[in-house]
Amino acid sequence: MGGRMVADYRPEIIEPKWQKYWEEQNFYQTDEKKDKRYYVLEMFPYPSGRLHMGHMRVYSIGDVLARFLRMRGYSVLHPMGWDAFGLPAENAAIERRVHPAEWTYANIETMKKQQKALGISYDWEREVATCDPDYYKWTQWLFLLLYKRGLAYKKKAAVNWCSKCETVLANEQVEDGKCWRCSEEVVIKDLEQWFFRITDYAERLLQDLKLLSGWPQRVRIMQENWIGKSEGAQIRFTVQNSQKEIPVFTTRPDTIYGVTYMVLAAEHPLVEELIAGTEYETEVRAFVEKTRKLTEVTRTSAEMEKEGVFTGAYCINPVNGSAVPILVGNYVLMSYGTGAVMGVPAHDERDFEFAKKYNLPIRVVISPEGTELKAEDLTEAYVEEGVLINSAHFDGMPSEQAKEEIIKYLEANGWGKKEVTYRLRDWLISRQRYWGTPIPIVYCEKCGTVPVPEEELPVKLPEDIEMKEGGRSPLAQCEEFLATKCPDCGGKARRETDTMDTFIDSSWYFFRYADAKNDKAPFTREKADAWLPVDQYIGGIEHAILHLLYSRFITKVLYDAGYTSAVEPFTRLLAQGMVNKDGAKMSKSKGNVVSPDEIIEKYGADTGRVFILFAAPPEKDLDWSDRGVEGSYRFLNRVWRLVDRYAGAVQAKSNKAPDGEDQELRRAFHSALKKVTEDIEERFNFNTAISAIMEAVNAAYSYQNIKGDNIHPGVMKEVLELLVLMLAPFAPHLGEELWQRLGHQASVHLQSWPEYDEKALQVSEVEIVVQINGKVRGRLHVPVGLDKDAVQKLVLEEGQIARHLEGKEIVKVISVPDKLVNLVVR
RNA sequence: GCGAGAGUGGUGGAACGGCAGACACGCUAGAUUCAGGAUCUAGUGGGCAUUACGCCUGUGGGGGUUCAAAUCCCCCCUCUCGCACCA
Repeated sequence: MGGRMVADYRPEIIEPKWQKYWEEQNFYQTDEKKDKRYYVLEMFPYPSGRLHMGHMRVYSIGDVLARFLRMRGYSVLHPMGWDAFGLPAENAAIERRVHPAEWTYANIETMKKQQKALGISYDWEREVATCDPDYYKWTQWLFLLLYKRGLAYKKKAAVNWCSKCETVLANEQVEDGKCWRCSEEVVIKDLEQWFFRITDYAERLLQDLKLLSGWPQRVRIMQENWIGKSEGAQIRFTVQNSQKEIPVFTTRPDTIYGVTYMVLAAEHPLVEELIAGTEYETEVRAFVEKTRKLTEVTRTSAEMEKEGVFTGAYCINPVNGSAVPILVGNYVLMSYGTGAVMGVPAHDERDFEFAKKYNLPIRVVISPEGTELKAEDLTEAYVEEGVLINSAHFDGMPSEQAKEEIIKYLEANGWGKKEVTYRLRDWLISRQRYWGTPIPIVYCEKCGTVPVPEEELPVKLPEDIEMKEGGRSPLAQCEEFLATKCPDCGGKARRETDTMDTFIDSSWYFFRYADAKNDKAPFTREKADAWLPVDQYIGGIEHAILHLLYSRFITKVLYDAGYTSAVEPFTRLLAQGMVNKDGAKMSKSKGNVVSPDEIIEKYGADTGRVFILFAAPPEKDLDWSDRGVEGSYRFLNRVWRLVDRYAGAVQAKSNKAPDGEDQELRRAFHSALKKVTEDIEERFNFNTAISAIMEAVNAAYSYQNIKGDNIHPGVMKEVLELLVLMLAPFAPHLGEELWQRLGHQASVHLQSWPEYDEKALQVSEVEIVVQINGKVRGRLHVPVGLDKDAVQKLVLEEGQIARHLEGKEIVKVISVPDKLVNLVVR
């Protein structure tokens, strides 16, 4: 460096400096003036304590996008908030004897500080916290909206209970039979609970997945599977010597003539009626007892041995009048279809296994075209399509057609009807917890269940409560909260003590950001329509079903009620990958945790951001590498030194015409700009965008080695400015600092994203690859745009090539202009 | 079992059907330095050569399409994720 005094890159100084500047200027306040608008949203975090690398990754991705789009001339909404209700706050309260609110708000403070230290460009004026009464007032409003629309109801049902969390859980929150939060084995309890009627929206939630072309396919498929639509028929069998009917759901009405038995779920209400007072009573009851004790997991696992027991009763197949035995089986679920299954062993694997075990008859009614299967020859069920046999007047009909025809036949005779069922269940939203949004309902001795009127919202959580381990929800023990007056008659009433599932809080927060300070309404339609739907949503794949499905549902309810014109909440979804270390998830027990704090402290936020974006494409898992971080730090240092060296020199005036090296330098930066622009805009490939900037910087170093101080000031100025502008969304603090050092007053983040100069990209000469029979045998430098024949002539003159052609005959010549010539020889 | 995605150097990862391995890490050598670190320069898939910027080989395995395949098609293997007695 020739004794020059070099100012070092000192992120620990420049980062706080610019963060302070942004804060004081309220720099990232949303500009609502422009017509071009873009809503970038990262999933808001649960305030668990401190940020982890997953947070750092998702915010870095969102921030690059937000900053880039602002430079592209968009008004960008980029808010942040807190999914602040939830069980950990209550656990902390018990363990550390602090109020959940205190714990939560302290965490929010910490994490907010960390986000600011990362230099993320949030509009903090729109910050929301779901535990804030100003927010949950509107969550309660939302509940009332659903209640009014008949979408919130209370019923007694067999529900999932986590005894560790001491609350019920929605189906979506049971993973592999365990609680999604604490992994405790879930048990089934019969309880009176509040539900949201999400099943009313099953078909729309399914159909509108088609609108979500901006979502990863796997997320759409997961939702599709979760909704689990299946089409078929409901068919009613009549119990022999009785008026009682057993409706069954089947997707294979074409196999109706193959029914040889009937199986009921252990919970089926008819079971008791059928056996009462019969010789089968004891045995069946024992079986039912045994089955009901099993958890849902064991019962629904495919390895579970199928068992059943005969009830002594028979029912009549409506199409042929044949009587078939009724059994109770452990593989039939009360929660799906009608809780009863018609047994067609010849054409269903499970039925086949069951029939073999209990020696039930097997009747073949579908055969592959041209053959006739025999029941005694079957070693497994024939589940394919085929042609009907042994099916009265449907014989000979293809099974696909028979599905339709048999449904018509059933309908015509009043035996059944076409039916569609879904796997999706209604959303159980009651939680027996304190730290959540209270359900705004009171129970009046006279009037019964009464919704709290809107003007009385919010129903506030009592602050003065005692958190105890075990036992019932604190709300149920808080007389001050419980006792109230009936809004209708003014008489004595008691409040609902359940709070809402926190997934309700997060199913509408993206609307609130559009109008965060509104105290008259959750948001106005005008403001919502100005921003919603979210253009780009970014978050972890773990929410593929839960949060994303609930949000879609609530958005549709709001749409139906006229509060928004958005049919779907999130136009594009980026499911970012995990951050691992040494091939494993970071965890305290493995001792492989790297925290954002230590990275900021050691290298600065810009380095951390650049590394996390450079190490892998955003949707893929990323393996954290301490060495890699150092590489990113080195890169930013290289940028710093380059700008530092020439920041003064570029201010000089010069009329010198750019020479070849100057032009080459311009070409390197403009082609990097082109690539960076495309990579951010079209593909979110931040890793290759950064590598393109690195290449340009490498080119600048080569230029420096050749030219030293004898640079072209105009060209150097141009490329350094391009460099800083391109880097600014990735490394915003460094961007500001260097932009200022290049002599600019206004912030780099207020600049327009540069346009690349097409002319700078042009080259006069190109390298042409010469292949012989597809193998590279040489290269040739030719003027750009040289025509085929001329290129071919040059190729044949080339010594290296001629050598390979000796004694061979050229059969064919393939030419790709300015790129390649392939000689096919024999 | 079903569905989706992925398999490329020592490592993270690049490659509109057209030079495989950009960029980075690591490593090697050199420069600088008292030394180390930092920095700069050069090299770095494997093999054979080193008279040659020469040859062979190479993107999980096997076939195919094509002048040309990591990329398209078929079969198989492995891994990850999701679903899983859904009638």
